[in-house]
Amino acid sequence: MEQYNKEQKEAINFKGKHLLLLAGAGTGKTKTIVGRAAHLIESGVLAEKIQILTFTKRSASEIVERVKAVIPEKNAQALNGSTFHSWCNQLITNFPNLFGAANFTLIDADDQLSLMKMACGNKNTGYGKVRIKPQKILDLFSFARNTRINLTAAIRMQLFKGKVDSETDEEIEEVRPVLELLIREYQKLKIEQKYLDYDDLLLVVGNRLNKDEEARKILSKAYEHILVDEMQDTNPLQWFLLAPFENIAKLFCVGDDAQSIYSFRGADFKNVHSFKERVVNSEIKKLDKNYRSTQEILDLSNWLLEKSPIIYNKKLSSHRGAGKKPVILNATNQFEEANYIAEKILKDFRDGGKRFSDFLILSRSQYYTKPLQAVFLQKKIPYETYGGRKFLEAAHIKDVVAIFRVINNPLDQIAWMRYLTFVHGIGEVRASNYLHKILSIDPEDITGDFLSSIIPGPEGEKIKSYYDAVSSNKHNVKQAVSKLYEEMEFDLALKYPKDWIEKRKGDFPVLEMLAAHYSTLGEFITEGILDNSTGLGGTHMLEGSKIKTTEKRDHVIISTVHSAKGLEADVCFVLNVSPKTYPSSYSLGSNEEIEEERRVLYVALTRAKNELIITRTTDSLNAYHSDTDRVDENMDINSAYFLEELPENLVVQETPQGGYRKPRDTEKPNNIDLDFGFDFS
DNA sequence: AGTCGCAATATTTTT
DNA sequence: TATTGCGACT
Repeated sequence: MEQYNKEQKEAINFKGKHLLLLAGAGTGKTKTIVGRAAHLIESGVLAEKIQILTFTKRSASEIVERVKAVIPEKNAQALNGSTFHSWCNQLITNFPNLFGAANFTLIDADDQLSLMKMACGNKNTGYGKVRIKPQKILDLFSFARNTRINLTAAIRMQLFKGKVDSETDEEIEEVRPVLELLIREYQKLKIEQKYLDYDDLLLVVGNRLNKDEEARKILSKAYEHILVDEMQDTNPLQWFLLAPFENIAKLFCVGDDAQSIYSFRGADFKNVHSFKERVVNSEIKKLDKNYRSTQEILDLSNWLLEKSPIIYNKKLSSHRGAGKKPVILNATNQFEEANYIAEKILKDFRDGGKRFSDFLILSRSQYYTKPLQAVFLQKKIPYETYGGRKFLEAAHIKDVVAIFRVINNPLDQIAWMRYLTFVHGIGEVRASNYLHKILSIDPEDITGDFLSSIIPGPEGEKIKSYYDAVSSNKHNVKQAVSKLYEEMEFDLALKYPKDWIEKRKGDFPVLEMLAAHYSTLGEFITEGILDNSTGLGGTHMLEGSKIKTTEKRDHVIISTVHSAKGLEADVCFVLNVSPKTYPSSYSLGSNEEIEEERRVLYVALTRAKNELIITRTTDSLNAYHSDTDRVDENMDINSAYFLEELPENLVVQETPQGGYRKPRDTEKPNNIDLDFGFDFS
């Protein structure tokens, strides 16, 4: 049975309408949400009328599992926990007549980019006039929709650093019409091919609920309580979605302004401060006893926050008392850093009685963990990465899924192109010719035979065999995967000669396993895109959703800070806390950006329970960075470095001893004239 | 003309 | 690691 303190109990038993619970790091935030859900169910609320909204599927399922562990499982069976996006997707599917988008195909970031490239490539959109990359246009458009601002304002924010002057206004007016055309084209392509992107999920539901009384009535019967985790990272679009529920359900929101790290997605932690004005009939409560970390770790975290110009009014004090001082490891390069970490883990594992799962390694970026992963592989330390490429985003998986997609939605041109060009001998040009023919007939008449009739030779036969493998097993998704894989295996191996056996082949049994949990092709495709799990490093598992782990192998977790929300570990390494990384040199535009970087570091530091080891390198891959992106040339990067004025008594400094050192050349190129020993005289 | 294979290159953060 | 560009091959 879980034990709760007084503040936690008050929140759990809250009797008013809406509540915002401000809960600092390690104060039992998740535990309290679990307690709240369990309390509601025990006091008679039907589990299916409670919706838990979280940031990742992982935390959603963790909460649901924990609730089930606390109360009799049958009462909690129908409890639903999901991300905002996945929830909207469920609503769209479950209420097809309400939202009118039930049979659309959800597209991922790659597909969005392909589509935007198509939009830019299409004639008379005037793309040539703006030298803005398609990805940048997508980011801008998404930012605008997530913050609910207009195009002009979004251009000002994203392309002109928010500057307000007549010169900027003129420049904005120059690009705005072109961007408008391109975005309209992008939207048109989406509708034509029945696609929804991530933002559409929220908008389709939000728009309908906000303007349709009838829709609100229907949903008011479905939900009584909405529990929102990580409230500080919700953006205006998510608020827009929640607003209609203010009158039809009770909101229980939990967050911490000091942990807001998603402003690039439109989140604004100040929303947390204005909660009471915004939501009528609401109250605010606080949790501030930290149960996670020792005081030394909190002292450092508190210090970091106090150095901020923003007042967070937060000083965590440890319920557990004193422990070890945080360590700063000064390594010269990334390999030394990686080796130090590997050796420490192995030593603690052998002599200290620790398990691998007692370690958590946090990085500002995915990219930076590559050398570490190499060292772990070499030293045979089992690990998993959080925050990498999604399983279903891997190229070889997308190849296979493309056939599912066209059968599920024959208008899906991106999938058709991938499908057709997968076959050896068919390139982009021939594929788009075939596609033209395919789209010109009634979707009902598309069959394997039709495909082989328009595509001559063995290529056509191959295309047909793939098509038939899936279409003849439409109602047995698992069977469809295994039949299709049988047909494709040879060509897949051919396409990925370098890493087929070692890396890719093993993904297909996993895909099959995953498929077994879905009864329709559409569900299979969509859920896969919504599920943010990685397939790197061995134990494949799609957490959160349907697939349970095959076997829970003890492993170290390597995560980006952004994906580490809610995680904690006995020993925590924070990688490369060097200038140009904390804050990131990409974020030197404004004070707001720098302060967000500070919060990123704060989130990282507060994950540690007993040991916090901060590493930094004097010479890392990130240490040299082109100055071209820098906005303010005069800004001295070191002046912004968060650990610059770190009081000595808060940490212990260390350097790796007798450790591995990668053979090194001189630090910088010397402009040596190459000498081939040839006399040209 | 269309497709393939090699080499170079550049990587914040996520649903 | 995935994408892009270029030269070569059918």
